[in-house]
Amino acid sequence: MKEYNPHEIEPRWQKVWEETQANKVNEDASKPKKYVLEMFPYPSGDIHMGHVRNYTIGDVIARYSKMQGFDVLHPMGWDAFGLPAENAAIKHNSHPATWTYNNIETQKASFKRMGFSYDWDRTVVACDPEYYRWGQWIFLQFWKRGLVERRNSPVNWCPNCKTVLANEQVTEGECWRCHGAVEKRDLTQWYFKITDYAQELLDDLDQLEGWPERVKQMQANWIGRSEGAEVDFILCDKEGNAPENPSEDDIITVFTTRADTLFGCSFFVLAPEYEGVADLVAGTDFEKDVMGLVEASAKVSAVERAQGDHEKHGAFTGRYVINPVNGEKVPIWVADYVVADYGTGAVMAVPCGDQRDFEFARKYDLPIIPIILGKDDPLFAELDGVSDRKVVQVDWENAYDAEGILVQSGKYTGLVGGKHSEGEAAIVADLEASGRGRRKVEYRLRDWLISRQRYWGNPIPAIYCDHCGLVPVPEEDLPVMLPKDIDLAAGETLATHEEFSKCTCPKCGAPAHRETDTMDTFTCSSWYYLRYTDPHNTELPFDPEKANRWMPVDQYIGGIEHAILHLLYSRFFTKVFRDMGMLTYDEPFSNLLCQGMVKDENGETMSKSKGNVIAPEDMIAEYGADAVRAYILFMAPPDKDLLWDEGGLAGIYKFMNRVWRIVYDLAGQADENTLFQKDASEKEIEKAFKTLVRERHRVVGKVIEDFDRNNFNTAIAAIMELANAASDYLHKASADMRKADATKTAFDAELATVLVELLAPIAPHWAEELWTTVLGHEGSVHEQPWPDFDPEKAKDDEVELAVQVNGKVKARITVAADAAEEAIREQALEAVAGATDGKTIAKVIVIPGRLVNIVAK
RNA sequence: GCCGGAGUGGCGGAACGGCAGACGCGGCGGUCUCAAAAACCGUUGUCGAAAGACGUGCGGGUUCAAAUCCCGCCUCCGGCACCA
Repeated sequence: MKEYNPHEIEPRWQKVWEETQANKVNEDASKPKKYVLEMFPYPSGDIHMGHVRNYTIGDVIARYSKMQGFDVLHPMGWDAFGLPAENAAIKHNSHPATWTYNNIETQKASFKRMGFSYDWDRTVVACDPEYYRWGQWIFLQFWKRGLVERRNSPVNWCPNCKTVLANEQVTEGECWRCHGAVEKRDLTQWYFKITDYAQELLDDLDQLEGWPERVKQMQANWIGRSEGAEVDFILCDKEGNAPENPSEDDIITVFTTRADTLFGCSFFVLAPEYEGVADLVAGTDFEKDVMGLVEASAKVSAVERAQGDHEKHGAFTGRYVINPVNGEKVPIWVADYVVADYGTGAVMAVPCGDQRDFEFARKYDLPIIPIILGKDDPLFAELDGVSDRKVVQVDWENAYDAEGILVQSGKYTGLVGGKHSEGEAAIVADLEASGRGRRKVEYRLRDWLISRQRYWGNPIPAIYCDHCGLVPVPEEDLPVMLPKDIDLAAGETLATHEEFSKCTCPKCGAPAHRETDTMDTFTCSSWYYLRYTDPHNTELPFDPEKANRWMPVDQYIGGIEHAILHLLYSRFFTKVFRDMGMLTYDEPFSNLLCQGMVKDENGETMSKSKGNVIAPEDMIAEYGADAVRAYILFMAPPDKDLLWDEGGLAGIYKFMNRVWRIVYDLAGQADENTLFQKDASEKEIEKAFKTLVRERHRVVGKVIEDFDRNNFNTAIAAIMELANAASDYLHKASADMRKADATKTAFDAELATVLVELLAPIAPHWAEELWTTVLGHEGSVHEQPWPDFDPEKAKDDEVELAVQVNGKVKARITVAADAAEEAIREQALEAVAGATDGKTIAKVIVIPGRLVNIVAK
């Protein structure tokens, strides 16, 4: 017998697979397709255990699917544009491309050492002009469809990364990449109008049955749909008089979900960034205070805003608006607790029903008028049914924001108030009738800011011409090539790179200059899965026919950190391609698996600074790739965090060795006494054999069930049970004894085959070696059909049942598998006669194959 | 604050409402060995000598039967957050 030596067999088989193009995609239309995809990596150095986990899961699914008879697409590529490459280039005085391509080679070599079954002919590298030209093409199509906008607005600016960021890339006021504090700036930038798809992106979450609930929830929260109404307030002049014939300029509109509380509006608030604040107070006594507040709040960083204690600051403008429901004059304040870019940036304040307004009213001593009360409120008896204003101040601790009864609310008094209440509906209906309000749905989702002031990205294909204005680069001129000669260390940028920025206007031919911003790297990752379906196309980003055959991705695997970012953007791109007629699907990823993190033995995240990183290469060097793969699948369900435990890895390595010896023994090639220990009695041998045959069928069924639900840990546990049954049998029955019995000889061969096939997706090199060298089969194990099983043979002819008395197990009985209920009942009653002595049997519940419960009193 | 998810032996984790703890790690005892490693066998929830009792975060409930379903809490993890 040859010892199991992963270091010898793994490189050997990797070479063979490469030579035989074992992982090439077949494009065999006679088979059902399966697209298995793992999120492509960013090439920052070598791979870590998180990658190993992510890609092992994908590889097992891909290999298993292939054996199940699917035509499998399982590609890999690199998300290769981005800031780390640029930073590394500046640090080492080299070029981002050098760093990027070196890392790609390193990672690719590691992937091959892990035995991942990618078709390398389909590799997509995002910084390759053959790829990014299509990113530019897509940009132009979006532009044609009105989905591209260049506009000025307050944006997130990361001073550290020296670029703007999308909303999705700011977490608690920090940059997603460098974790530095983000600032607000007013800049003109490029946007993709993802908000045009807000409703559909929300609605179609329902289609995604194969997605984790938490990811769908996160996206729904991010989109943040809110139903309410816009209400128009009329602005009084500086003397406080309402205009007789108000024009559009005299209207300030608010968005509210609580129009039912309009009668409790005791002040009105504008965000400091609200356009026109300066005009409101220009030349008045209030100008100084108000503009001071505006300046002060502009200085507050996004981090402070996000993490601060939310102390509210405000200033009165000296101006008033008219409340449309009761004609009341309401003072206008400017306050930093109003979000400028949500709704209209102006809100009606109802301190009795909104905690923020309440706190503000307390601080600045503004009226808190009770207009909605719970029935158990002490004030309710006094105000129930009172429609005119009677009480104008309360001494509550907090606002009342639950459902209640409207009081002091004119004709609406007595109606139920609250979100989506009858009171709200009645008031909005009247506002609509009088033209002072309208139904409105707001979203938290903002348009996607896609321009970046960085070099290492995909150039935005746009030209500025003094005569023609903003002009798209004609499609035939694509790609706009990123210039190679750039001295980043010396501070050169695309904007200062004259050769790049200078051009002629495609419309009029006059001298013009290019846009020098590049696109967010997330634009690259929003469609790479489509390029894989047709990676060498030179006419289009992909052939719709090919994409429609392979799409949607049947199983997508990646980290939870993309729950919003990449997964939302990709859904958006897919919907646009569908509307362009290039895709027939609404959603790109049918099933999503978010793998848990790999942590150290204390549950801490692995990081270089903590010095607790386990390098995949070290583990491969010690135990081989197959053991690492099996270990990572076995130690935890895929969506849970995995705590690294080398003892567990050693255990799996032991298991691989054990099955290795079992297969040798079953193949009749074991050394003397490898497993065999003693001739057991014929009865014992027959029993062990019967059990083993049963296990062979049961376990194959169980592994299929588990693989189909991505329960790799229990699938491996089941294979271990089969190995245990085989081991028990082989200890008892000698090779000679088995050879003398044709049934047993045949079963030995069958079992060896099944064991190797079951483990093939998990330990591909191990399986291939045993398949060819030991079992002597032709071809690759990975080309074999998945083993079959007979559920009938998985059943025992006798079963043990637990016998309970009042739910407590008191005895066990063995009955024939097909025993009649009446017979089981009798046997059970007899078995627990002692425990039921002197009691009345009230009921006997027989659950065939499981237990008997006797209710005795 | 709002929205998700999770709490099971010493540890990782199993359990269509039906024998809690599969499988593995670790521990203990043994076989082999001069010895050790490897390999193999047995054992291992807690208390108890045993019979037995108790056990799935806490408190209730439904059920013949609850880790699982319902109600009310606690703790931890994740997301969002001054979004009107």
